[in-house]
Amino acid sequence: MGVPLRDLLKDYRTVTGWEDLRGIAAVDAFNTLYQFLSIIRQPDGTPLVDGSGRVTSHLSGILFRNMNFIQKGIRPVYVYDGRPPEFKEGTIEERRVVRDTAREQWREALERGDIQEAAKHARASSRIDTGVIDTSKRLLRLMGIPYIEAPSEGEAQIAHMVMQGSAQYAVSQDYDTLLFGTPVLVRNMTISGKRKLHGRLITVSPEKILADRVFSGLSISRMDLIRIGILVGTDFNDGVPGIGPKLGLRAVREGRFDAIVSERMPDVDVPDILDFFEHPPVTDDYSLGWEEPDTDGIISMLCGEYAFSEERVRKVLGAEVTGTGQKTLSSWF
DNA sequence: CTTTACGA
DNA sequence: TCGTAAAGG
Repeated sequence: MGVPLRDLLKDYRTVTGWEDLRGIAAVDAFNTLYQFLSIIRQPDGTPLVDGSGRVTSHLSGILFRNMNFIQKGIRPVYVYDGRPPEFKEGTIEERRVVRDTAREQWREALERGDIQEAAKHARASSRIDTGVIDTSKRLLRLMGIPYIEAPSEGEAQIAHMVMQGSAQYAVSQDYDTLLFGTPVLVRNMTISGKRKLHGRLITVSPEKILADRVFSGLSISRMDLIRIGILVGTDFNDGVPGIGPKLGLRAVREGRFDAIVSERMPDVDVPDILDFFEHPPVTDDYSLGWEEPDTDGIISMLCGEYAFSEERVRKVLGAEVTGTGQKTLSSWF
């Protein structure tokens, strides 16, 4: 989900080449995992699974994407969500119901033989459980890629790391990191550059959003963007019906935020949410280090436990080690 | 999503 | 070589 500010920010996206993305990337782990789990599926919605039925879609995504990142000189650090704030409980429960419903609709569509409908519901039924979290961390560790646990929202921690200069940019498909204060957000960090949209195959490239350009272009402050987010809806509150990005921007510019909040959002703890976006729980208690991928360990895990093809795994790992030096991980040190 | 296979 | 379809687990 994420805060629906796409229409407001669409003029501030700039296509970026991979060369500009060299450096440390603070990646929203949950956002990435959800993407992999929902998209890496067969036409009828069945995810990749091993012989025991354990889902492996996320492992495939992590392996191939990160080997590509490494090759391009990108050093990713994955940031996992910690404990969500109290006021997120409603959203969490809402999403659980949506997932469970989708799972049932997936089954029903399959019985009808409606493949397209089945795939749609399958995607919506995706859930990041502890198995997904644990196996993703294990694979990242074997790949020599660091990950950290955020005290609360991963997106807040990512924004903090970019603000501190510990990372060059935030990676997420959602815009929430901008509310949390990241100076730079990069979306569409995808290698293949292709995506199905309305049945058509379109080209997608990494796009960069610079917070300062957004603020100066719209003549608003970061706090104003947070206020607009609250009016249109965030992970922590429902938006006001009838107020989208356009009206939200106008309302905040005209100083009507407080009035709308008191009139239309009587049950929302707006001061706490504002404060959470402005001063979220974050930590500086981490250290980042990248190491050479443990080829044997990765093969042992993916091929030995999760039925990956050893030929494919060796190939993607070998391409990295075989380089002439410039593209290898060791060239970072 | 990313890789791989395959026909133009 | 390129573009599209299918596979991967």
